[in-house]
Amino acid sequence: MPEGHTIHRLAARHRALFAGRAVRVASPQGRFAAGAARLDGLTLIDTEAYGKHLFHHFEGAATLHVHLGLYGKFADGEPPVPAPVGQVRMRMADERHWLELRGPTACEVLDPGLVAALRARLGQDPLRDDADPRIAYARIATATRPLFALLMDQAIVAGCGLIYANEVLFRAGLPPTIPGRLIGAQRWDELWSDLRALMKEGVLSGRIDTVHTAHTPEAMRRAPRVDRHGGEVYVYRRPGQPCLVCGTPIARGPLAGRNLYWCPACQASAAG
DNA sequence: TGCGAATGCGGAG
DNA sequence: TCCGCCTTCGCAG
Repeated sequence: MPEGHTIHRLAARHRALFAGRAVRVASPQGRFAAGAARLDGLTLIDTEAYGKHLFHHFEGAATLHVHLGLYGKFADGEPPVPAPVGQVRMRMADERHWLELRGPTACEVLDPGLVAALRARLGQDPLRDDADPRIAYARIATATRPLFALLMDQAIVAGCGLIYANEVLFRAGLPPTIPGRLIGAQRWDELWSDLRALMKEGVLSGRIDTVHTAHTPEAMRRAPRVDRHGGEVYVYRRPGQPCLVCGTPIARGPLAGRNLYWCPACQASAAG
Protein backbone atom coordinates (compact mmCIF):
# COMPACT_ATOMS: atom_id res chain seq x y z
CA MET A 1 0.00 0.00 0.00
CA PRO A 2 2.09 2.82 1.24
CA GLU A 3 4.00 4.30 -1.65
CA GLY A 4 3.37 7.92 -2.56
CA HIS A 5 0.48 7.24 -4.93
CA THR A 6 -1.46 5.63 -2.06
CA ILE A 7 -1.00 8.68 0.15
CA HIS A 8 -2.16 11.05 -2.58
CA ARG A 9 -5.24 8.91 -3.09
CA LEU A 10 -5.95 8.98 0.62
CA ALA A 11 -5.57 12.76 0.74
CA ALA A 12 -8.13 13.13 -2.04
CA ARG A 13 -10.45 10.59 -0.44
CA HIS A 14 -10.34 12.22 2.98
CA ARG A 15 -10.84 15.66 1.46
CA ALA A 16 -13.96 14.43 -0.31
CA LEU A 17 -15.27 12.84 2.86
CA PHE A 18 -14.57 15.49 5.46
CA ALA A 19 -13.16 18.79 4.17
CA GLY A 20 -15.23 21.74 5.36
CA ARG A 21 -16.92 19.65 8.02
CA ALA A 22 -16.60 19.45 11.80
CA VAL A 23 -15.48 15.97 12.81
CA ARG A 24 -15.31 13.88 15.92
CA VAL A 25 -11.82 12.50 16.53
CA ALA A 26 -11.22 9.63 18.94
CA SER A 27 -8.42 7.37 20.14
CA PRO A 28 -9.94 3.91 20.69
CA GLN A 29 -6.54 2.37 21.35
CA GLY A 30 -5.57 5.12 23.78
CA ARG A 31 -2.25 5.91 22.12
CA PHE A 32 -3.57 9.04 20.40
CA ALA A 33 -5.58 10.38 23.33
CA ALA A 34 -3.97 13.81 23.61
CA GLY A 35 -4.07 14.44 19.87
CA ALA A 36 -7.66 13.31 19.57
CA ALA A 37 -8.70 15.57 22.42
CA ARG A 38 -7.08 18.51 20.67
CA LEU A 39 -8.79 17.89 17.31
CA ASP A 40 -12.19 16.61 18.41
CA GLY A 41 -14.98 18.85 17.18
CA LEU A 42 -12.80 21.00 14.90
CA THR A 43 -13.44 21.59 11.21
CA LEU A 44 -11.12 19.90 8.73
CA ILE A 45 -9.96 22.63 6.34
CA ASP A 46 -8.05 20.59 3.77
CA THR A 47 -5.84 17.55 3.25
CA GLU A 48 -2.46 17.28 1.60
CA ALA A 49 0.02 14.58 0.62
CA TYR A 50 3.75 15.14 0.49
CA GLY A 51 5.72 12.05 -0.44
CA LYS A 52 4.57 9.30 1.90
CA HIS A 53 3.31 11.80 4.48
CA LEU A 54 -0.36 12.70 4.87
CA PHE A 55 -1.54 15.95 6.44
CA HIS A 56 -5.00 16.93 7.64
CA HIS A 57 -5.10 20.69 8.18
CA PHE A 58 -7.64 21.74 10.82
CA GLU A 59 -9.05 25.09 11.82
CA GLY A 60 -6.80 26.80 14.35
CA ALA A 61 -3.59 25.79 12.54
CA ALA A 62 -3.41 22.31 14.02
CA THR A 63 -2.31 19.62 11.57
CA LEU A 64 -2.77 15.89 11.88
CA HIS A 65 0.30 14.15 10.47
CA VAL A 66 0.09 10.47 9.50
CA HIS A 67 2.81 8.22 8.16
CA LEU A 68 1.60 4.70 7.44
CA GLY A 69 5.00 3.07 7.54
CA LEU A 70 4.98 -0.53 6.42
CA TYR A 71 1.76 -1.66 8.05
CA GLY A 72 -0.49 1.32 8.49
CA LYS A 73 -3.91 1.22 6.86
CA PHE A 74 -7.01 3.38 6.59
CA ALA A 75 -10.57 2.16 6.25
CA ASP A 76 -13.70 4.23 5.83
CA GLY A 77 -17.39 3.78 5.30
CA GLU A 78 -20.86 4.90 6.23
CA PRO A 79 -22.39 4.36 9.65
CA PRO A 80 -22.68 2.22 11.57
CA VAL A 81 -19.01 1.72 12.43
CA PRO A 82 -18.24 -2.01 12.12
CA ALA A 83 -17.15 -4.11 15.08
CA PRO A 84 -13.52 -3.33 15.88
CA VAL A 85 -10.85 -5.63 14.40
CA GLY A 86 -7.39 -5.15 15.87
CA GLN A 87 -6.17 -1.91 17.34
CA VAL A 88 -7.65 1.33 16.03
CA ARG A 89 -5.20 4.19 16.54
CA MET A 90 -7.50 6.96 15.37
CA ARG A 91 -11.12 7.26 14.42
CA MET A 92 -12.58 10.28 12.64
CA ALA A 93 -16.26 10.63 11.91
CA ASP A 94 -19.15 12.89 11.20
CA GLU A 95 -22.78 11.92 10.85
CA ARG A 96 -22.22 10.68 7.29
CA HIS A 97 -18.88 8.82 7.32
CA TRP A 98 -16.32 7.16 9.56
CA LEU A 99 -12.59 6.77 9.04
CA GLU A 100 -10.26 4.44 10.94
CA LEU A 101 -6.48 4.24 11.08
CA ARG A 102 -4.52 1.18 12.21
CA GLY A 103 -0.84 0.47 12.67
CA PRO A 104 0.75 3.72 11.47
CA THR A 105 4.35 4.66 12.13
CA ALA A 106 3.22 8.21 12.94
CA CYS A 107 -0.09 9.71 14.00
CA GLU A 108 0.40 13.05 15.72
CA VAL A 109 -0.79 16.64 15.86
CA LEU A 110 1.76 19.21 14.67
CA ASP A 111 1.94 22.98 14.85
CA PRO A 112 2.81 24.92 11.68
CA GLY A 113 6.48 25.18 12.57
CA LEU A 114 6.85 21.44 12.91
CA VAL A 115 4.93 20.86 9.67
CA ALA A 116 7.31 23.21 7.88
CA ALA A 117 10.33 21.47 9.39
CA LEU A 118 9.03 18.10 8.28
CA ARG A 119 8.39 19.29 4.75
CA ALA A 120 11.81 20.91 4.62
CA ARG A 121 13.56 17.59 5.04
CA LEU A 122 11.59 15.94 2.25
CA GLY A 123 12.81 15.90 -1.33
CA GLN A 124 10.88 16.38 -4.55
CA ASP A 125 7.56 14.57 -4.88
CA PRO A 126 6.87 13.50 -8.49
CA LEU A 127 3.14 13.70 -7.82
CA ARG A 128 3.22 17.34 -6.77
CA ASP A 129 3.05 20.13 -9.33
CA ASP A 130 5.44 22.19 -7.23
CA ALA A 131 8.19 19.56 -7.57
CA ASP A 132 11.42 20.54 -9.33
CA PRO A 133 13.40 17.57 -10.67
CA ARG A 134 16.52 19.73 -11.05
CA ILE A 135 16.70 20.11 -7.29
CA ALA A 136 16.76 16.34 -7.00
CA TYR A 137 19.31 16.10 -9.80
CA ALA A 138 21.68 18.40 -7.94
CA ARG A 139 21.94 15.63 -5.35
CA ILE A 140 22.03 12.82 -7.90
CA ALA A 141 24.75 14.37 -10.01
CA THR A 142 27.31 14.44 -7.22
CA ALA A 143 26.39 11.19 -5.48
CA THR A 144 28.55 8.08 -5.37
CA ARG A 145 25.71 6.06 -3.86
CA PRO A 146 23.78 3.64 -6.10
CA LEU A 147 20.94 5.20 -8.07
CA PHE A 148 18.53 2.75 -6.43
CA ALA A 149 19.42 4.10 -2.99
CA LEU A 150 19.07 7.69 -4.21
CA LEU A 151 15.58 7.04 -5.56
CA MET A 152 14.64 5.50 -2.22
CA ASP A 153 16.05 8.46 -0.27
CA GLN A 154 13.00 10.50 0.79
CA ALA A 155 15.19 13.58 1.14
CA ILE A 156 15.86 13.42 -2.61
CA VAL A 157 12.73 11.88 -4.17
CA ALA A 158 9.74 11.94 -1.82
CA GLY A 159 7.13 9.25 -2.31
CA CYS A 160 9.09 6.74 -4.37
CA GLY A 161 9.01 3.34 -2.67
CA LEU A 162 10.52 -0.04 -3.30
CA ILE A 163 8.27 -1.12 -6.16
CA TYR A 164 8.54 2.10 -8.12
CA ALA A 165 12.31 2.27 -7.60
CA ASN A 166 12.83 -1.26 -8.88
CA GLU A 167 10.42 -0.89 -11.77
CA VAL A 168 11.50 2.52 -13.03
CA LEU A 169 15.11 1.33 -13.16
CA PHE A 170 14.06 -1.67 -15.21
CA ARG A 171 12.10 0.50 -17.61
CA ALA A 172 15.12 2.77 -17.99
CA GLY A 173 17.42 -0.18 -18.62
CA LEU A 174 19.75 1.07 -15.92
CA PRO A 175 21.69 -1.14 -13.51
CA PRO A 176 20.42 -0.31 -10.01
CA THR A 177 23.94 -0.06 -8.63
CA ILE A 178 25.09 2.63 -11.04
CA PRO A 179 26.41 5.62 -9.07
CA GLY A 180 24.24 8.71 -9.28
CA ARG A 181 27.06 10.85 -10.66
CA LEU A 182 27.13 8.74 -13.83
CA ILE A 183 23.56 9.76 -14.69
CA GLY A 184 23.43 12.59 -17.18
CA ALA A 185 20.95 15.45 -16.87
CA GLN A 186 18.88 14.28 -19.83
CA ARG A 187 18.82 10.71 -18.56
CA TRP A 188 17.61 11.99 -15.23
CA ASP A 189 14.86 14.02 -16.88
CA GLU A 190 13.67 10.88 -18.67
CA LEU A 191 13.79 8.82 -15.50
CA TRP A 192 11.88 11.49 -13.58
CA SER A 193 9.24 11.78 -16.29
CA ASP A 194 8.71 8.05 -16.35
CA LEU A 195 8.50 7.84 -12.57
CA ARG A 196 6.01 10.69 -12.54
CA ALA A 197 3.88 9.01 -15.20
CA LEU A 198 3.93 5.68 -13.36
CA MET A 199 2.97 7.27 -10.06
CA LYS A 200 0.20 9.38 -11.63
CA GLU A 201 -1.22 6.25 -13.18
CA GLY A 202 -1.02 4.68 -9.72
CA VAL A 203 -3.04 7.51 -8.23
CA LEU A 204 -5.74 7.05 -10.87
CA SER A 205 -5.95 3.27 -10.70
CA GLY A 206 -5.08 2.65 -7.06
CA ARG A 207 -2.48 0.05 -7.96
CA ILE A 208 1.02 -0.14 -9.33
CA ASP A 209 1.03 -1.42 -12.90
CA THR A 210 4.31 -0.75 -14.63
CA VAL A 211 3.80 -3.15 -17.52
CA HIS A 212 0.69 -1.61 -19.02
CA THR A 213 1.51 2.01 -18.32
CA ALA A 214 2.68 3.51 -21.60
CA HIS A 215 6.12 2.14 -22.34
CA THR A 216 7.78 0.46 -25.28
CA PRO A 217 5.65 -1.34 -27.88
CA GLU A 218 7.13 -4.72 -27.04
CA ALA A 219 6.34 -4.13 -23.40
CA MET A 220 2.66 -3.93 -24.19
CA ARG A 221 2.35 -7.50 -25.39
CA ARG A 222 3.87 -9.26 -22.41
CA ALA A 223 2.02 -12.06 -20.74
CA PRO A 224 0.53 -10.36 -17.69
CA ARG A 225 1.92 -11.28 -14.34
CA VAL A 226 -0.40 -10.10 -11.60
CA ASP A 227 1.24 -9.60 -8.25
CA ARG A 228 -0.29 -9.52 -4.80
CA HIS A 229 -1.07 -5.84 -5.02
CA GLY A 230 -3.24 -6.30 -8.05
CA GLY A 231 -0.89 -4.72 -10.56
CA GLU A 232 1.56 -6.06 -13.05
CA VAL A 233 5.27 -5.58 -12.67
CA TYR A 234 8.48 -6.46 -14.51
CA VAL A 235 10.86 -7.34 -11.72
CA TYR A 236 9.47 -6.64 -8.25
CA ARG A 237 9.16 -9.87 -6.23
CA ARG A 238 9.88 -12.01 -9.29
CA PRO A 239 13.26 -13.56 -8.33
CA GLY A 240 14.24 -16.48 -10.54
CA GLN A 241 11.32 -15.97 -12.88
CA PRO A 242 11.99 -15.12 -16.51
CA CYS A 243 12.29 -11.48 -17.51
CA LEU A 244 9.12 -10.47 -19.35
CA VAL A 245 11.26 -8.89 -22.08
CA CYS A 246 14.25 -11.21 -22.59
CA GLY A 247 13.61 -14.33 -20.52
CA THR A 248 16.69 -14.02 -18.33
CA PRO A 249 15.95 -15.02 -14.71
CA ILE A 250 15.28 -11.97 -12.54
CA ALA A 251 18.00 -11.41 -9.95
CA ARG A 252 17.48 -10.42 -6.36
CA GLY A 253 19.81 -8.99 -3.76
CA PRO A 254 19.84 -6.68 -0.78
CA LEU A 255 20.86 -3.09 -1.35
CA ALA A 256 20.64 -0.26 1.13
CA GLY A 257 18.82 -2.66 3.42
CA ARG A 258 15.99 -3.23 0.94
CA ASN A 259 15.04 -5.84 -1.62
CA LEU A 260 16.47 -5.08 -5.02
CA TYR A 261 15.21 -6.87 -8.14
CA TRP A 262 16.64 -6.49 -11.62
CA CYS A 263 17.16 -8.20 -14.96
CA PRO A 264 20.89 -8.88 -15.36
CA ALA A 265 20.58 -8.68 -19.15
CA CYS A 266 18.21 -5.75 -19.72
CA GLN A 267 19.88 -3.67 -17.02
CA ALA A 268 23.48 -4.57 -17.71
CA SER A 269 24.44 -1.45 -19.58
CA ALA A 270 25.56 1.69 -17.80
CA ALA A 271 25.34 3.67 -21.01
CA GLY A 272 23.42 6.88 -20.78
C1' DT B 1 -1.07 -22.56 15.40
C1' DG B 2 2.95 -20.12 14.69
C1' DC B 3 6.36 -18.19 11.85
C1' DG B 4 8.25 -15.08 8.49
C1' DA B 5 7.70 -11.53 5.34
C1' DA B 6 5.70 -7.22 3.78
C1' DT B 7 4.94 -1.36 -0.33
C1' DG B 8 8.97 1.95 5.86
C1' DC B 9 11.73 4.39 8.95
C1' DG B 10 14.61 5.83 12.81
C1' DG B 11 17.85 4.92 16.33
C1' DA B 12 21.65 2.32 18.18
C1' DG B 13 26.16 0.40 17.37
C1' DT C 1 24.46 -2.23 8.94
C1' DC C 2 21.35 -4.11 12.01
C1' DC C 3 17.42 -4.07 14.96
C1' DG C 4 12.90 -2.96 16.64
C1' DC C 5 8.40 -1.37 15.93
C1' DC C 6 3.52 -1.43 14.34
C1' DT C 7 -0.23 -5.00 11.83
C1' DT C 8 -1.83 -8.25 8.48
C1' DC C 9 -1.54 -12.17 5.67
C1' DG C 10 0.02 -16.45 3.56
C1' DC C 11 2.06 -20.61 4.19
C1' DA C 12 4.33 -24.37 6.62
C1' DG C 13 3.63 -27.71 10.06
